[in-house]
Amino acid sequence: MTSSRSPDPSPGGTRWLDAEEQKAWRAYLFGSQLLLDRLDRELTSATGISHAYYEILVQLSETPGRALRMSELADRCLSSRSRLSHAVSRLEERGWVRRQVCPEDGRGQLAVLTDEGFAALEAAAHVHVESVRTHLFDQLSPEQVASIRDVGETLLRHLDPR
Amino acid sequence: MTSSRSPDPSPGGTRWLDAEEQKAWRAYLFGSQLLLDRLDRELTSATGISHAYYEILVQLSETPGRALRMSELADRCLSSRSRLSHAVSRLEERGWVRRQVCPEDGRGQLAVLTDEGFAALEAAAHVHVESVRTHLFDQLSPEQVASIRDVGETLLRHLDPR
DNA sequence: AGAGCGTAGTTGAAGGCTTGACTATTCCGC
DNA sequence: GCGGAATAGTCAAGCCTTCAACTACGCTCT
Repeated sequence: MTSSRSPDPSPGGTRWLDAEEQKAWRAYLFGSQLLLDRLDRELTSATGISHAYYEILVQLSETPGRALRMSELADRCLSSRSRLSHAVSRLEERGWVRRQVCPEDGRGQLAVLTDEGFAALEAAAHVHVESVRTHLFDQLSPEQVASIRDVGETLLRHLDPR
Repeated sequence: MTSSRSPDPSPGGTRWLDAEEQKAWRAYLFGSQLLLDRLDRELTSATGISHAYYEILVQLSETPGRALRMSELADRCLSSRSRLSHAVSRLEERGWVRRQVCPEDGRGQLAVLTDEGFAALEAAAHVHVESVRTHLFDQLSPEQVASIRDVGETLLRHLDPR
């Protein structure tokens, strides 16, 4: 019910979506859900690493020293502190990440990527990148690629103005 | 690690993303995650209905008779059968949906939207549509709206060719 | 009619995520 | 330095999702 009623003229009333807006919204919503779902499934079934965990490993691997404060890591992964804390515990059990007290701030913890973690990431990256190419870039024209970037950046500025 | 190495020339090797592709992919990924997250939070905190439940109610409300077979409903909501079955049970507890044996096929069940369910949906729709407008349509130009529809439909054709 | 197979849907256990409370540490103004 | 506010991170309870049985029904071939 992003509804089929006519636009509400009264100020303060809900600004309903017209038929074209609804089609755009539905296509965007279902398209991205389906894509994200598919990528997550392919990665998980091939490597045992969910996309959320993959993202954590990626962020660590791209940082000099392969270490980040827990909250910095949470921010970069669009994750809550609590969720990240749980996830790092599980990655620790697998031997891919190690916790370490932060030298500069005794309150803080560093999550450090281990060599095993880096190796696991490297293996997973092949699978994941291939999926992204198959299901996204192979489907889109250069103009479409430019526009998803443009829209993505627009939404980021609005929703996550660092 | 959608990585910074150079494109792999060997056939059969992973077709890595170049820098531009990575930026597009990251922007798309983070932008849609942030948007979907935000919409879900606003809807849930204002109405107690998660976006997943909202989708179920919408699909039922848009069907003549406000009733659908469980598997048809699952497909339309991009949900697994099991997940939908659990969700419908919870919606039943709230009195918003009712199960009914399917007349034509004794194996089947119909999920039927109750009047209370329809009323709850109507209330939630105001909140949700306002969020979608604020965080999506108010941010995008008409060209950008056209392109999210175009990309969405392209991905749908590839990932969900009914 | 009945055996066998496929389809529809449910269930329960296991594990992940969210919320909110809690501990520990640091920062800041006096 | 010292007391209070702020920050970092963890933990427990409850809900949601997934996976793998499992039940029930219908269809077809004999």
